Amino acid sequence: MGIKAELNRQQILETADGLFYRQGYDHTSFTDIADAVGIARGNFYYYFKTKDEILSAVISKRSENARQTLQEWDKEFPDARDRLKRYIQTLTQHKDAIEQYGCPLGSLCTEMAKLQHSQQDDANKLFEIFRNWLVEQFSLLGHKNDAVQLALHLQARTQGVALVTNAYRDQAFLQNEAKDLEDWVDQL
Amino acid sequence: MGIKAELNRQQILETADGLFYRQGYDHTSFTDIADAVGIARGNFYYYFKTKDEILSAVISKRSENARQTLQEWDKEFPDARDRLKRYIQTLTQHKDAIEQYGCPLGSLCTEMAKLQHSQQDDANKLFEIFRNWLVEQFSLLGHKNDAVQLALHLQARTQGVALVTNAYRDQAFLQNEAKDLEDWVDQL
DNA sequence: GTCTATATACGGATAGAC
DNA sequence: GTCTATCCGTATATAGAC
Repeated sequence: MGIKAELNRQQILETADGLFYRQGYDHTSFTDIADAVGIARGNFYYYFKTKDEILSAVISKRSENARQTLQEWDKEFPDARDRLKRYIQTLTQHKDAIEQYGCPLGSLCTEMAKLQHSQQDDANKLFEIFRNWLVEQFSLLGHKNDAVQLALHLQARTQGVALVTNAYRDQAFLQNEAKDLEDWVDQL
Repeated sequence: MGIKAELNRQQILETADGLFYRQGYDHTSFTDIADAVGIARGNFYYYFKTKDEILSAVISKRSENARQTLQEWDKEFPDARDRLKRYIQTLTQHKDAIEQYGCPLGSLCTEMAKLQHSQQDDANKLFEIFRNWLVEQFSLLGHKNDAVQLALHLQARTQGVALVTNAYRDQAFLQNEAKDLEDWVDQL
């Protein structure tokens, strides 16, 4: 594959990723993606043979990004408590997008479940990357026995905040809950 | 409208409601509903002229059901604390459905947001029925100043639990969180 | 690598016989 | 009230010229 093809492939992936997030996977057509990228619909199939293939590539890309982000946090914050706080701050960091479109991970998992899509498990594994990392952090803080429970709890809290913020278009609520969660981490 | 028409209309509504919940609104076709009810696709339009009209009727029906349920809880439980616990027990009550399909309200609001659907506000109002009722209960418990905040908090927690339970197919987590929430209500 | 043209299926929606 | 037949738009996907 040439350098130009690789560039276009990446561009298609990024565009598709954004559209899947904002419009949902099922509701996004090839035409939507092609128009946004600026290539012809027909040329599309040179890069991806099926829509599922694009989804697969998008999920892979998101997984890579997730792993890289978590690795960076590991390097940046020596204290597990600070890492957990950084995780929570993702909410405030993306508050505008969350208000409009919810959480990209959570809404994808929800949609895959409804569609009974074959890549439902792949989407959930993306979710698990964060969960496993959270388990690690809680373990480091001495919560050996209930690390999994705490990780799931935090993940559920953030998902709930994202969903409610999106439904009510209420950023103030997001800010309040983010603060509560940071306090909760402090008091662990 | 005759008695037979009214019966069929109700049957279509209930079937559509269930399919919208399990498959999502956008992903459910007239064919799906017609097949499930057992009537011809063409006959469908005798009852509902557009797909949006079915959605509108489904949301209205869900609203009525919600108001009725909350009214029953008000009668059954004189103590606001018991009412809040009953609300939380909805999670365990519907644990099988939540595991498979998530929360019918939350997932509908999420989908309406992605589709930028004209009835997004109507779906959110359904969400608000519960929020306003929760505000009332927290107010009755003496939390005049932070009743809204507490109501949103509880709603977000339940939504987060439903989403995560659905993604991980983990009923044990749902049970744990439901217990934690009941304890939280006790300690208010 | 990129384009146009097109095959094919399915979606919502309508018309009209019965 | 119920059915069949059909219109029309859009979706995925393919073929093949350039």
